[in-house]
Amino acid sequence: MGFALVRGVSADIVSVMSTARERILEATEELLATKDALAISTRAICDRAKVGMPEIYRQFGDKQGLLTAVADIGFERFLAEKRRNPLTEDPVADLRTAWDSHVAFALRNPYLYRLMFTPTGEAKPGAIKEAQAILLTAVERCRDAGRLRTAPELAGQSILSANVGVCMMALSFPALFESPDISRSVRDAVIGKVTGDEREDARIGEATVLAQALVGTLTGTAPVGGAALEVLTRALRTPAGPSEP
Amino acid sequence: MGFALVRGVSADIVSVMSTARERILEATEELLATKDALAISTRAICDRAKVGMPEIYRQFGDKQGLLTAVADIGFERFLAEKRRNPLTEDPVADLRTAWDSHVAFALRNPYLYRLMFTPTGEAKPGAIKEAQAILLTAVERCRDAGRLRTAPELAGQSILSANVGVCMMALSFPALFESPDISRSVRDAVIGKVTGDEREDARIGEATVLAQALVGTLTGTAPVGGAALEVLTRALRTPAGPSEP
DNA sequence: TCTCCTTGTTATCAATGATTACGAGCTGTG
DNA sequence: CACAGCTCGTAATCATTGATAACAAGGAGA
Repeated sequence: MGFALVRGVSADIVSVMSTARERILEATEELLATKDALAISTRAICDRAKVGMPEIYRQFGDKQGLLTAVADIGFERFLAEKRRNPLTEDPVADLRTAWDSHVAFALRNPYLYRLMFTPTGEAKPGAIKEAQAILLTAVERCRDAGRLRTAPELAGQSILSANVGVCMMALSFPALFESPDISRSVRDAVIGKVTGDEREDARIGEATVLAQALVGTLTGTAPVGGAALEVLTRALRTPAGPSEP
Repeated sequence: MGFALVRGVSADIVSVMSTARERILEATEELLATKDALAISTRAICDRAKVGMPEIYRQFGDKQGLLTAVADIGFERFLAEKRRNPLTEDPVADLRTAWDSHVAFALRNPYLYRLMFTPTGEAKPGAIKEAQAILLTAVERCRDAGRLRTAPELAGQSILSANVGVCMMALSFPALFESPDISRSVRDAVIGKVTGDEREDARIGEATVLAQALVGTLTGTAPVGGAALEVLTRALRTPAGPSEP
C-alpha cells in the first residue's frame, strides 16, 4: 500500500524523460520479451531502467509487486487489442475472432502471457476480471441474438478456460501442441456447444419440421402448413436432400 | 547424460534404507505438497533427504534436472491413476471419467501439477508423450466403436489442451474458475464435438433419412426402401415426431 | 532561506544455486 | 590380504540475487 505519488501532477515531460516507475515497468517488459519472469534479476531491470535498486522497492514494494504490475499492464494491452476487433453483425463469429486474437497474443508474448495467466504465489493480477467482463459482454451479445444455450457467466468461463489451455499447451509443449488445428478444433467445440452450432441446428430444424409434417399428413392428424410447407417446397427443389455430405 | 548406477544391482534394501537418489526425489515431492517448485531451496531438500548438497548435482546435474525428474514421477502417478480407471463398454463415457480424474489430480496436487504442465526453461518432462499416448488409445477405442468424427491425434490433443486449461484456471484463479460446472461444460463440449453428440447424431440421422425418403418418393426419383423405410415406420408409430422438446 | 519530499548512490545482509576439495567406507580384483 | 576405484558424505567456498539501511543530492514550496 502507499503508491508513491509521481512528483505532484507535473507529469508532462513523461514522454521525453519518463518517470522512474515507468522506466522500470518498460525495462521489465523488454526483458520479458526474451526471458521468463523469474529468470529476470532486479539488477538487470535497474541497469536497463537507469535507476538504483531501492527504487523498485520504493515503487512496488516487492519483486512480486513489480511483476503483478507488469502483468496488469499486459492485460491492458491484451484487452486493448481485443477492443480493436470490430464487431460484426454475427456475434458468434466475433467470439471466434476474439479466440484467435487471444491465441495470437499468447504466441507473440509467451513470457508475458505466462506471467499473466499462471501467476506464482498469492499476488494475482486483478485485470483478469476485466478480461472476463469483456468476454461476458461478447457472450451476452450472442444471447441477445438468441444464439446462446448456456448461462452467460458459465459460457464465458468455459471459453476462457479452454482458450488458456490451448495457449498454455502450445507454449509449454510447442513441438506437440503448437498447431492451429488444435486451436480451431477446441474453439469450435466450446463456442459451438455454448452457442449452438448453427448448421446443425438448421439441419435438425429443417429435417425435424419436415418429418413432423410427413407424419402429420400421413396420419391425418395435422395438415401440412406454415413452416413445414416452406421447408417441404425447398426440399423438393433440391433432390439431393437437405443434408450435405 | 550419465545417470549414476544404483550401487550395482543390489537394490533390495531400497524400501528400508532407500538410496540417496530416491530420498532426494521423495523429499522434493513432499516439499512440493506445500510450496511452489521454484520456492523450494536445494538446502531444504538436502536437509530433509539427509544428503549433502553435491548429491543433488551428482544425481541430477542441476536443480532443473531434479525438478524434471520429479515432474516425470508425477506423470507416472498421474498415469497410474488413470490406468486404474476401469474401462466400460462405453468408450465415450470412459473419456469423460478420464477427464474428471485429470481434474481431480490437478486439484489434489496443485504445485506438482503446475510443475508437470507448465515447465520453465528448456527442460520439458518427456512423460507428457506417454500421457498423450494413453489418451490416444482411449480415443481410438471411440473410433473403433464408430464414435469419432475427427482424426484421433487431433481429438487427443484437443481434449488434453482443454483439460489442462480448465485445471490451470482453477489453480491460478480459484475464486473465479474453480467450479465443477466449468469443467463439465468444457468437457462435454470438447468430447461431444470430437465424438459426435449421440442424441444429435440420432436426430440428424433419422430426420435426414426421413426427409430424403420423402423427397425421393414425391419426386419419383427413388422409391422408399431400406433404412428410410425403417425410420418412416418408426416415425409413424410416434405421432409426436422424432424430435424431442 | 529553510525544510520536506523525491530521487540516486553506495554498502551491506541473508539466502540460494552451484562447485571444489577431501576423506570415509565399501566393492571388486589381483 | 592389499590395493585401486567407486560411491557417498562433509565442509568450505563463490557468485548471484532479493532486499535494506544509511546517506547525499536536488528541486518545490512555505
